[in-house]
Amino acid sequence: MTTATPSPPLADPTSRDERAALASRIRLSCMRISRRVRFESSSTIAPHQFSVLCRLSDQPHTPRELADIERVSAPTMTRTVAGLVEAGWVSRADDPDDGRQVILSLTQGGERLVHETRQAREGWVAQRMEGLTDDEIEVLRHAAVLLERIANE
Amino acid sequence: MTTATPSPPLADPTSRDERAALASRIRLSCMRISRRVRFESSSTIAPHQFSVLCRLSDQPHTPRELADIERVSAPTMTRTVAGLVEAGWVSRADDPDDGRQVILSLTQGGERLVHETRQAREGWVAQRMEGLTDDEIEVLRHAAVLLERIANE
DNA sequence: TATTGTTATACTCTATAACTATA
DNA sequence: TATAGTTATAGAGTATAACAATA
Repeated sequence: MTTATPSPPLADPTSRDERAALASRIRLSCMRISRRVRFESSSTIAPHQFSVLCRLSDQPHTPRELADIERVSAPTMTRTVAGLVEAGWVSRADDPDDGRQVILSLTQGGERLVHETRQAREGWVAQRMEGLTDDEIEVLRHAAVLLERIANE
Repeated sequence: MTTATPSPPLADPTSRDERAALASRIRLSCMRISRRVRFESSSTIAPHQFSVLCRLSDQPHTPRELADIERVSAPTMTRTVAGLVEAGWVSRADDPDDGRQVILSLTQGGERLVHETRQAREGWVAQRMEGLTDDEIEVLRHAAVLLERIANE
């Protein structure tokens, strides 16, 4: 596309290879941070269970909705939800308008668990950011916008 | 620690809360990017299998070493390795010095799979970086160093 | 006796198929 | 007839316990 650009840029324009190398570094860092946060921010709860609790912390959902969101089958979600209810983190309520449906919400204990787990995870990153200078924090502040764009695009 | 600092800084010094909020954004972005890369960079292979292939792409290992590295039990690694051997991605060789041990290496097909999967994953990120300006790339270049520090600390 | 690797067995998460109740 | 949810059943990944071969 830019092949026909008349004046060649003077300051190093990031080449295709350089961008690819940078993409590789960004990906590796993100995956490693993600992995370490999951493994090292304790929380005894299983990943698929916690993921459901996070969805319910936004708003109540039916099992069908959760199954679609989490990309699992309905029977799998039935089982997952049963475990969360038994553990006291999720409560069930009949839908007043549709007798087939069930409405799932977080209990107080469930909300507390989500809050505490999120705090622990943020703490893991925050702790490793403590050694950074204000300039470096500024770099991360700008980078956060870009990472969010990449994550959500 | 810095409570006794005599002259209050004029330009915004990142407060504790601001750093915590930034840590939260960084964590969320990294976990979402990691998740999407795993889900959307196809590769039919299961995560635990691919993880083992990556270890073997660095150097050969015994099942015992792989079990320790991957934090799974020896029988689980026996099963995982059996699947990888059956799929033609890993080959077994007797250790000449210790009759109890087995040395596992990648086959050519295994190396190809690792290479292709890594390329697909990098491509996912690279594609979403295409819209960035050179200035934004520069921000990410600086941020990559910091993310790597956080990931490996 | 300790270590490597495997086999035996059981539990959990996952899926598809079949069933019940409601719309 | 279609949809929400559950139950029945099976396959894959995981673990612990028990075993064989080697150090």
